Amino acid sequence: MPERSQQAATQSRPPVDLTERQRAVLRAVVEDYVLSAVPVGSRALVRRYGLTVSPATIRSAMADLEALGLLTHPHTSAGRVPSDLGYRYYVEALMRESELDRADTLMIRHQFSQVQLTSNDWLRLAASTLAASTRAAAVVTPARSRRAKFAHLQLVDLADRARMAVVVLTDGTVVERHLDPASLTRAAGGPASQEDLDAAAAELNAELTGLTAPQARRRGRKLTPLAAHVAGAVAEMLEEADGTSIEEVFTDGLAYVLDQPEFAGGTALRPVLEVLQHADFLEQLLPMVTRRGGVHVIIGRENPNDAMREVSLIFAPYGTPERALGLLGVLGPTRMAYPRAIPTVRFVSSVLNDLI
Amino acid sequence: MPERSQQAATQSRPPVDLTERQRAVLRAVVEDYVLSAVPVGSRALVRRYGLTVSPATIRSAMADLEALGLLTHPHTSAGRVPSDLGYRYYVEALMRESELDRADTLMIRHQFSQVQLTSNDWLRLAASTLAASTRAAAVVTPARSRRAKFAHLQLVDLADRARMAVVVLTDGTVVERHLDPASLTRAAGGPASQEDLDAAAAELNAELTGLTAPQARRRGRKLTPLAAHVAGAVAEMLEEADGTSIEEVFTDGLAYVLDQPEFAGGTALRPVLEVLQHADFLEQLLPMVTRRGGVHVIIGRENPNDAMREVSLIFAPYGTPERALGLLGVLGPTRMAYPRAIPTVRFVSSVLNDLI
DNA sequence: TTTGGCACTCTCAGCGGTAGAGTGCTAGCA
DNA sequence: TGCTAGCACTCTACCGCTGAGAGTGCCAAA
Repeated sequence: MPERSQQAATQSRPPVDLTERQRAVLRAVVEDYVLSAVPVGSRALVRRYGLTVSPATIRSAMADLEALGLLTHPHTSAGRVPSDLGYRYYVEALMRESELDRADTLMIRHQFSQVQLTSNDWLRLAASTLAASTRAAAVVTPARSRRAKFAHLQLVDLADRARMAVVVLTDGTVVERHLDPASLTRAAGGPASQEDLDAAAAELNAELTGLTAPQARRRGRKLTPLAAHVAGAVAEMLEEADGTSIEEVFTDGLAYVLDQPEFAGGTALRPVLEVLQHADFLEQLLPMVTRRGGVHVIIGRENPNDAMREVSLIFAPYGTPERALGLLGVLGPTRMAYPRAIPTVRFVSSVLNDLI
Repeated sequence: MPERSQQAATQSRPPVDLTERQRAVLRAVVEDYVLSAVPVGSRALVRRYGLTVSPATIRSAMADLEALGLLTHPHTSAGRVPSDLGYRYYVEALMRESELDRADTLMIRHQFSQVQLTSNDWLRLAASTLAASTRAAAVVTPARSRRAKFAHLQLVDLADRARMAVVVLTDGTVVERHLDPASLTRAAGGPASQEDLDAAAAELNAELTGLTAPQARRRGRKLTPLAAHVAGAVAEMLEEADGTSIEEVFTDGLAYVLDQPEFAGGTALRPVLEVLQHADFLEQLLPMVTRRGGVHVIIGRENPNDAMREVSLIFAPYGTPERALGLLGVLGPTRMAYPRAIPTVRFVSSVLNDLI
C-alpha cells in the first residue's frame, strides 16, 4: 500500500472558505467536466447529480464560485468550467482519492516482480504502467546519483583493438565509454598489453571503491601512469553521471493526450512533445522535487512555462538523495482525473523505491 | 562523402515509359506539391516553372499522367496531387538527389567526432541530426547483434549484498542484470564469498569468450556449480541481446511532422506515434533491410500497415550482420522532400557505420 | 433563502449565394 | 499531328444569415 501521509503539494493555498453547498457544486463541476470535457450548466448538474435544489440555486452558487475565481465562463451563455484555481482547491480540499483497486496494485507489483530486469527496463515498465493506469502521458527520467560513487571498473578489449571502460556505480548504474587507443599507448609508454590493463584495472578497483569524481581524480594521480590515465577517464564518467543533466527520458501514452479534445487542434501539443522528448524542462523540476519528497501537482498556469498553461503535471521523485534520484509522473490536460492519477503516481514511485 | 552506388529501393518498378514532357510535368507537380502542400493546377505550373507551353498543354499531359495512375485529383475542379505511384516514379527516375552541402556533411561529422560518447549517445545524436537535417521525424533503433557473442563478464557487488552481472558483448554492447541472491547461494552450496565470485567470473571469462548463447549454455554445464549457474544467466542475457525484439527507440523531430498540414487533424498522427514509441513495427522492417543494405523507401500505401497509408519511411540499416545491426531513418508525410531525405539517411548511416 | 419565470446572450449547424480556381472539351491554327 | 485559345462546367471555400438550443442573470414571489 502506498503511504498516504504525504499530502499533495500546496503551492498556493486557496484563500477561501466555502459553504457546504459551494463545495458540493465545485466538486460536481470538476468531476463532470473531467469526464465530459463540456462546460457544465446548472440544469445538467442537478439532473446528473440528483441534487435536491433547483437549477437557479446552483446558478447562484456558481456565480459565487466564479467571483472567487474558482470557475470560469468560456462565454456568456455557456456552462461553467473549473479554473486552475478551482482544480487546485479540488485537489487539496475536495478530492476523495480513489483507492487504487487491490487488483490494480497487485497487477502492477506483479509486473515489476515478474522478471529479472535491468534498471532501464524497470523505468520503461514504470512509464507504460503509469500511462496505462492514468490514461495520460507518462514520463520517467533515469535515476541519476546525486553523488556518483565508483563501485567497479572493467576494461574490455573489443574485436579490433578498441578498448572500452565499463564502470559500475554503487547504485547499480552502468556507464561505458570507449578509450582512445592513442592516448592509452602514450600513458603506458608503449602499446598496452592485456596484462598491463588488467593490472591497471585491479589497481583502480582496489583504490577507487566508494570514491566520488573529485576524490577519484585526486587519488588517481598517485597511481602508475596507465592507471592514472584511466582514473582520469573514470572521473570524467563519474562527473557525467552525477551531472544534473537528464538526456534520456522514458515516455509512454502520448496517444492518450492526443485523444483529448483540448489537444485536437494540434498546435497545443507542441509543448507536450518538447517536454517528453528533450527534458530540459524536467531538469527544472528536479530541485523542487528533491527538496520535498512526495507527490507534486502543477496545474496549468501554475507552471512558469507559459507553453504549458493547459497541461497539468503530477510527479514524484523516486530513490533517495543518498542513492539515486529520478523523476516520474504523468502529464495531461488540466482537465485530468486527479483522484486516480495522484495515487497512481504515488504508488508507482513507491514500487520503484522498493526496487532500487 | 556517402557512396552513391546503391540506388533507392525498387519495390514495384513503374511500368510506364513517359514522354519527356510528361516527365517534366510529373517532376514539377511533385516538387511543387512537396513545397506548398496545395494541389497544383496547370496555370500555376507554367507560371512557376517558366514552361514554354500553355496551361492547356499541361492539362493534357496531366490527364495522361492521371490515366497512368501517377497523379490524382482530390475533386473535379482541384489541382493535381501525386499518387503514391507518382512519388515512387519520381524517387526512382526523376529525382535529382540534392548533394548534401559540404557544410552539412562537415558539420555532422564534426558533431559525431567531437566527444567520446557512449554508443547510446551516438544513436541519440544520429536521431537529432536526421531530424534537424530532414525536418521530419527520425527514428534510430539500438544496434542488436544478430548473434551476440560474449566478450567479458564482471560480477559486481552493490551496497546491500545485491549482486549484479555486467556482460560486454564483442560489439561493445553492455548488458546488465541483477542476480537473485537466493539462487546464487543455492548454486554455491552456501553464501557466496567475493572470492568465490571472482573465481567464477575468471573461469567464465576464460571459457566463454566469443561464444554465442547456445554455446555458452552448453559450455557452462561443464563448469563448477557456481560458474555454471552464472553461465546460465549469461546465456539468457545473450539470448535477450540477440532476440530480434527492439524495446527502445531513439526518436527526435516529432514536432516537425506535427507541423505538417496533413497531420493537423490530429487523428492521422496516431500511427506515427505508435511507430515511434513502441517499435513492433520497426521489427518487421528489420529482415527486409537486412537482406539488402542501402536506403529503403516505403511510400504511403506501399506499406502493408494501413494506418501508415499517408506516411513515407526512408530508412537504412547500419552496422554489418557480423557485428551489430540497427535501423535508422526518417518518417514523414508522403509529401516529403525525398531528394534531401534520402542522401541524408544514407550519409548518417555511413557515419554510424564508420563509428561502430 | 430558495425558487420559478423570463428576457437575454451566445454558439452551433445549416443554408444559399458568390468568387475563384481549375478542369475537360472542342475547334482552330501551325 | 500537336499545340493553343476559348468556353462551359464543376467544385470548394467563404461569407452572412437564421433558427434552435443551451445557459445565464435577475427579479419577484414563496
